[in-house]
Amino acid sequence: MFRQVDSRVNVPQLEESVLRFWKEQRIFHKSVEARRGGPHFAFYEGPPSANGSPGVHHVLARLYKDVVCRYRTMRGYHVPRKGGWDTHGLPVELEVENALGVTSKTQIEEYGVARFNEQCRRTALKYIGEWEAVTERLGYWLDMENPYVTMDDSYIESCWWIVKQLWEKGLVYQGYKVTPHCPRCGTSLSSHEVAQGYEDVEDPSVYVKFRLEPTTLVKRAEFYCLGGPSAPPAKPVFLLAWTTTPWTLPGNTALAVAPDAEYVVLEGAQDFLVLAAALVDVIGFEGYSQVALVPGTALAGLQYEPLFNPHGFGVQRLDLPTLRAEEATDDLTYPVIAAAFVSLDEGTGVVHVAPAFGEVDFDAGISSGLDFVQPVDLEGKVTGTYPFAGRFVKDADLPVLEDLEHRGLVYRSSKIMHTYPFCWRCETPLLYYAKPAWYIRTTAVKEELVSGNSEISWYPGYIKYGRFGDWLENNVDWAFSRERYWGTPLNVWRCSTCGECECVESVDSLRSKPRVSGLTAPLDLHRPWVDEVTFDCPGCSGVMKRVPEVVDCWFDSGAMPLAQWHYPFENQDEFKRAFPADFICEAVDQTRGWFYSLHAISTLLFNRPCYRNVICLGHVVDARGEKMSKSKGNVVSPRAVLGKYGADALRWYMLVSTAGEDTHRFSTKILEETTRKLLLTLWNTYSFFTLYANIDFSGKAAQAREYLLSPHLSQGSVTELDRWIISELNRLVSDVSKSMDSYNPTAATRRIEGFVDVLSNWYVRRNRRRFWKSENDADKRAAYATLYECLITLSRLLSPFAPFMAEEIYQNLARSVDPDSRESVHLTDFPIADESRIDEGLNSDVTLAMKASSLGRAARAKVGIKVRQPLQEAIVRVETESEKRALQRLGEEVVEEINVKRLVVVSAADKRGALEAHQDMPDHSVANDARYWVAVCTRLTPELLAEGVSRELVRHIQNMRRSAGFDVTDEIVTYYQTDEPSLRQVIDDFAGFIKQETLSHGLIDALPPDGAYSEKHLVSGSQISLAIRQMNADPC
RNA sequence: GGGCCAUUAGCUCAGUUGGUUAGAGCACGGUCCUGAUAAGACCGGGGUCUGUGGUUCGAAUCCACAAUGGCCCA
Repeated sequence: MFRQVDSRVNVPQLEESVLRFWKEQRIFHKSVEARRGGPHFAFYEGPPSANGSPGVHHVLARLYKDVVCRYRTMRGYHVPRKGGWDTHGLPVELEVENALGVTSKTQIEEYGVARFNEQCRRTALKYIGEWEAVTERLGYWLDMENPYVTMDDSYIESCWWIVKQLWEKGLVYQGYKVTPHCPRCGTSLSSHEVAQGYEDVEDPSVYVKFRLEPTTLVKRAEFYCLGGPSAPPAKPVFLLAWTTTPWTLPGNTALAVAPDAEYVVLEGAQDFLVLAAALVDVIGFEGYSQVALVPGTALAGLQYEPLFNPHGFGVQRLDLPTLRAEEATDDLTYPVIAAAFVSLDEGTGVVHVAPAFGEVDFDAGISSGLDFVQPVDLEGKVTGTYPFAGRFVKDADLPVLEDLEHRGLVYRSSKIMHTYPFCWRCETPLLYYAKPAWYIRTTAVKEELVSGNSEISWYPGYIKYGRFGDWLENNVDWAFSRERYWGTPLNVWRCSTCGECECVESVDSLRSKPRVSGLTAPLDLHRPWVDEVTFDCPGCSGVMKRVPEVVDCWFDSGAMPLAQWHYPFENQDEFKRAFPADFICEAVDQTRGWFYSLHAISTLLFNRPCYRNVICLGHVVDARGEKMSKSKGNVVSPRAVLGKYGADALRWYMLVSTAGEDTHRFSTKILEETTRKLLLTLWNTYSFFTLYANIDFSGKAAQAREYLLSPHLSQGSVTELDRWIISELNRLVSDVSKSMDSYNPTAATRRIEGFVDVLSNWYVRRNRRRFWKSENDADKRAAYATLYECLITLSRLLSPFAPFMAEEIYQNLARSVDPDSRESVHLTDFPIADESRIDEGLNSDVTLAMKASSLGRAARAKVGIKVRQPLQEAIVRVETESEKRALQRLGEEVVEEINVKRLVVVSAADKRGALEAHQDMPDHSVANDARYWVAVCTRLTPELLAEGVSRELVRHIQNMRRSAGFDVTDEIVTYYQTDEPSLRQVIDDFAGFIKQETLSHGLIDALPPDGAYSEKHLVSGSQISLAIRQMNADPC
């Protein structure tokens, strides 16, 4: 009939065989194809980068993706799941740099970009085998046979097409981006890398004097006191600014003041000094006295003389934001500007601004139209003809200071300890350096980004107008170029003669350019090959060459809705069918990563969002709440966990233990606990069913089909508990569907766990006898049909969450009996609740019976009377009449559960005397909670005691059967010997009961024969020897 | 420095729109039950619901501030 199910199970081994079944029968493929023609549910796989091992933190997102896609499939949707791999970017380059032992761009170019990129290509998918293995073992159904790969030429070509669209709309431009730059490695660092390299160091702390241009002062009434209404001040007036990086001073093009702050003018013997009033005492000024107090707004708009006029040192002065070179002039002045970023916590309240050397400075340069002066090259060396030209910037600090001191422009100079970033690889101090970069003008569609977001459903909802919404509100243009090697090459060609730029949209278009050369066969769109492609400039006689940058790999991944299909060059229908996505899911760090790049590209191209529902998951940390990292050695290997506990255990644990958006603490201890709670309980219920079904239906397949597959047997059952568990089952189905429709697997799995608990610990516990009794009547058939329906429905309900165990149960229980069953549980439909079978009244009635039983057991426990000892009566007091009727109806369950002869139910409305009279009786024990009371009568009559003894004997014999290793169906003969007449009397009186309960044919007062299993016991204070032997062991 | 999230028993977590005595599982001690269950039931110890203010007849829940931790950005 059914395959025998051991109550102990080797889960990993079981799962391996399920995996083989899926693979051999191509169940995943069938599950997708079977729904072709149904409504389309578009899913986008956010591509992981396979250049590192998958960790258990990667498992979380893959699990959620799988659960939602499996659920939708079973709800009739066609859900293709195309895999994808992210292959470009700095992490891959760094891995190769490490392998080659190189650390700078110069070294890479010496090694050769062609060889370097070849290594990158190989490294990008280094761990793909491991990723595929973990993905498969986890049960994440994903098409990994036809994945999109961001380094494929077809993928790159789609990216090109997108850039071209934006280019045509005028949304691509070249500007400057300030990045942390390592002058030794010749490369920018990501913020993550910068964060690794902060150190405390000693740097100069210098107060520098900037001379205000006298004629601008004359026009301001606030400064008349320094000279007169029409005369310039008698002594030079200086703004005092503070810096720890004197080498940046040649790049100074403005001074910033706080408009709301008060500034003082101090008069000394030789000069006037201006600084924030709040900082005068902090710094200390001997020989100076205050002569005026002016608001910051009075300083804004003044002009001052540069410390170093760039034109005097052979350095260009550019205009912001146009970056056009300015004319050389001897009487150059720079402006004082008002700015919000000026702090009065340190310094002088006057901030030196060098747009070439800081993001804040650069932004101020853009917004205030400052000059841009860059006197330092990418190797960190001072350019031009300064006295300190050619030096590394940090080595220029001292000569710069000496130069200024010589000119009387330093008020004070000392040293300070502060935190400064260094390159994590080579410990070179980082420079914040404005570099040319290509931008996408996302700010042009900011309103569309925001309004598009309003159409997206976020799970959890607070991300929508929180982290993501804020990010959109504060949108800045996307600096999407990188001065690197391994990435999608930026498809812009520039004329080396006239500087005209052209964006190329495709390979064909490139091929058709006038006098194109350098195209290789086979084609490789990566550097350096693509760099060699040149063609004639359409505007002049020059040659068009590709610009050196590659594209930010976030652009790659954000392009996947199009590029995974090589749209628009191929697969137009596939693209349209899967756009926009119904569902995506990644961890919360993607709000500014993939979630944004998808949204930005889609909005720029189509002015609409490209995903409708997005689950945003929390991170996985270790059991102590610390981030998993290789250096801490606390990274959990998914393969180890999967091998030891199995995929269902890992899946269930991750789903049930923590809500998706919360930080997941990973603890194998809790994982084990969770496994026991759900999977083992379910397994034992399943094992119980097969045990008895095999006894009853052995060799009777037709009968099994008739009994198990006839819904009317469970529907028409007169047994309250059958109706109840079916009612609970349908309510469960309804609740789980609702949770899954709102993308909440945690709520769904917690709900299932609750059901499995009551199924096992109330339904099966209360109905055991119906399965093992010998009569083959309607009552037994209803019990089988009911439990069978529960298990089959559970297997379908569980299949998105615990797909392996669901498959095992389904294969064994459904496939073996039901000729109409599907080949796999994953090809079935998700259960739909039959609302007509939900009886909420019955549900709460049974809950009440459980409550009464629980209180009854508590009342017994108070006086230490074993449940095995029958008692005369229990009195339950409930609140309402309907509760009273409910308990009267379900009284039999309570009576058996707490082992009393009679149950009396009273309600609050009944004459209270009845209860209180009992309470006053000394032979009652009472337990209560806020709403209910249960009193049990503790008076033990000789009859009750005798019955208790008989049950004690039964229990001993049952335990012996098990110890002796007998089958539950084995018939036996029982022998006993005792000197106690009262025990003999009980055995005589209850012989029928004892024989029936223990399947004993004989109950013999004699020495057992050789080979019988025997034990001595103390029953009711007296010694008794018991022995049992199997009937069929004796060939009589 | 800014933003978001979290903080409830030793541990992991529930706790709907504010409303009886704040719950569950694990762990611990005790008792019991068992013809599916290495399971289960009952009792017990264990809580200033992170803190401080405020709103309210009433706050774990709403508001403000703070602390700690995590994440994202500067």
